Amino acid sequence: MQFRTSLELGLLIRRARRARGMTQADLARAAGVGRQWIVAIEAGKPRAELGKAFQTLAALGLSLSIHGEGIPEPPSSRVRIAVPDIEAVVGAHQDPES
Amino acid sequence: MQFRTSLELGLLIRRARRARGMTQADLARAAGVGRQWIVAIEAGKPRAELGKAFQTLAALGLSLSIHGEGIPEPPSSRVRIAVPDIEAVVGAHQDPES
DNA sequence: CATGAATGTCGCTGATCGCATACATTTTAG
DNA sequence: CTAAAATGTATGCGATCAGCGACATTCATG
Repeated sequence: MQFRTSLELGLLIRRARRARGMTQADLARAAGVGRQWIVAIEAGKPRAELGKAFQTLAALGLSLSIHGEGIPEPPSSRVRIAVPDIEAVVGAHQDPES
Repeated sequence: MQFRTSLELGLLIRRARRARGMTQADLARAAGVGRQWIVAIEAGKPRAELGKAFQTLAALGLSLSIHGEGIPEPPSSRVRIAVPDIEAVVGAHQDPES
């Protein structure tokens, strides 16, 4: 699921927390932050600390991925495909006299 | 590409920035932050503001995605598949007398 | 309805932020 | 090698953070 703002991130964290039956206090303890901080991040606070956000995602077992120009692609989309040598194929089917 | 720490995020931002031939000052201007902040985030500063990180990713045209328990999956992996009614199939092939 | 849990808000505090500017160091070109 | 550009670092500043404890409010559940 894609997202681009702290507000969206907050909603996703809340969803994941509830899906695990955790309370804000539970998550706060698991992530090593104050309960108040969880309240803030779930509300989409944009000036929250980046590091604590990572801790929180880790505590929820969530993983982030990023993609775009200049970002390495995952191996699965880099599978090598045998590319036929067009000239050779054409040559093999050509009239020997042409 | 997956990542879980601010350090990794910093390296990815630097890579993307360079892939675009931008200088730290360029990116800072584009993202609406101070150049000093770019220096810090690229170095992996964990206490940086979340919101500015989003601005920076946006300025680079990068997109984030998250996944795990409780996070909605993209439509492509939610394709509906017709599930046969096993009982009906079995019934249709049963000996009428059984 | 009543009670306890979960959640949101407030004020306080020391600590840190991010910006600006200036300077030091490293990298890139010619 | 040298000069310029890019990058990293230091200081000073006002602004904000995050945690804490205490409440206020909302949600569950019997």
